[in-house]
Amino acid sequence: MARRLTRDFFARATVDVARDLLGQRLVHAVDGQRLSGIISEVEAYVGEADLACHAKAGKTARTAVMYGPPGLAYVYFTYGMHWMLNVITEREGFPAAVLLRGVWPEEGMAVMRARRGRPDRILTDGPAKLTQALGVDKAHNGLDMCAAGAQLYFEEGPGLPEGTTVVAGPRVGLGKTPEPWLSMPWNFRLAR
DNA sequence: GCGACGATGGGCT
DNA sequence: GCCCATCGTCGCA
Repeated sequence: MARRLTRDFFARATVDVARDLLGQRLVHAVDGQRLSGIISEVEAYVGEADLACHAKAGKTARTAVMYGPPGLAYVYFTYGMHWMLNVITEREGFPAAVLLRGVWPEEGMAVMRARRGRPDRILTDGPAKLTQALGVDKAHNGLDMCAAGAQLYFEEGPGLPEGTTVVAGPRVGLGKTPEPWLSMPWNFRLAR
């Protein structure tokens, strides 16, 4: 049984946590059924000063979880139909998180196919696709992904698969976010 | 293969 | 009333 990532992993600079999450495994285990994938794309959102971060407007009912301790799940709803999964980083009181934007599916493919109803190559290659495939929604908002009994958590993965490299680039979908935040290279992904 | 756009609802001004 | 940390479909090449 692989080791779970512990709270100290997330209690670090958000950009470092983001990069280090690549190659680790995201797991949702329900009733003994493991759904999992190797993390292939992430993004860092760092504090109220980061104008792309939801916490830019301060602490509200929606963003309260971002001010909690590292290791919590921050799940929010957007575009009228999509759930996004983030994990809180740094320290309690400082709002920062890593958005999970893509995984390479491993375990539970049959369930993921049934939930997505789409070809395998686009099962989990987007932030809303992976929450749909893994069955993550508002019920997971605020849950501790580092707690002993957590059903949604991270495991030590294989690291960077042979022949892959890490590519850093601007974050996706930020719309009218002003510079320099619009172009900060805080999106990290695995590429061949 | 690729660009345009509609769906759809909560959060904030 | 406007803005989304998006996805799927459609039209056209």
